[in-house]
Amino acid sequence: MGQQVAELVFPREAFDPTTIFTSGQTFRFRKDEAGVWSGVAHGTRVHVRQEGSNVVFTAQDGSLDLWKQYTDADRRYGGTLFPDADDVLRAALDYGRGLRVLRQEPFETLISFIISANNNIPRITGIIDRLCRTCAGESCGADVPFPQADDVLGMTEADLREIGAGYRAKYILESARRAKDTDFAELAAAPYEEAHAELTKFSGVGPKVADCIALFGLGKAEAFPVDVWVKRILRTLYGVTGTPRQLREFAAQRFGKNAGIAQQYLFHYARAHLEQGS
DNA sequence: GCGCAGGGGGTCG
DNA sequence: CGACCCCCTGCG
Repeated sequence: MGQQVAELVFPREAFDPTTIFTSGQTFRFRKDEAGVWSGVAHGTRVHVRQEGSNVVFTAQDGSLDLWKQYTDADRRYGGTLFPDADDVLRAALDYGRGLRVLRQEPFETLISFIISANNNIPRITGIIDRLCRTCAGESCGADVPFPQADDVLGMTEADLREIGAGYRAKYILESARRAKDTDFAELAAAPYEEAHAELTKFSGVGPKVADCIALFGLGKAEAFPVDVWVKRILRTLYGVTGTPRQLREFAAQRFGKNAGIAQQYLFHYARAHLEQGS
């Protein structure tokens, strides 16, 4: 890390910050008055701005390879990713143009998605924000990193309830403890099924959250989180129902090795197009 | 305007 | 299968 600014340039249709940062895969990015998105990843300030027909991703520090991995820069999204997409997926891909799946830090993903369970995005965002600020100490500016496991373990269950985590406080502490004995790089290198099984051993991590961590934190593009919106879209637009496990199998058959990326587009599409009750 | 159900990218016991 | 922290929303 040599105090060197890393910059990645995307055509606008390949990187839509609003869609990416409000899709619920990360809860750490904000837009300022000028329309510039910023946040902290890998302990480094990053921001995303439009520049003509391009979108420029800038990180204050870190290698180009790191940020290419973070932004999934080497993957070609769009039609080529799902050559035999059906009409529903095609519509979702078109609607969500510019959506990408970020490869985030495993520990941040773990804690964030434990917090996400049975929760809503505004509250999730608030809890995570307060968690970061509390761990960073009282005197904290804008560039607050996501805490390390030891920082989280410096808090008590009461502290975590104080910042609004509710009954998840205990899960967060137990999982932070377990994270210290986990080699996430090894998990990322393991086959999906194995990684998924290992992730569900964390407190507060069931099958759905494990898939979110696998997809967003371990780079497992085949991980297909089954949540209420995905259930909804599979039922109303594909006529498919069943247990989450059956729905995951359907997704693997239908969408293939990148089912998780399809999930993000379908999720985004469903939230905009499907009624709450449908 | 206020109060109060209802529900939220599920998981645990 | 029911309870669960708590914030936000929608209705009466």
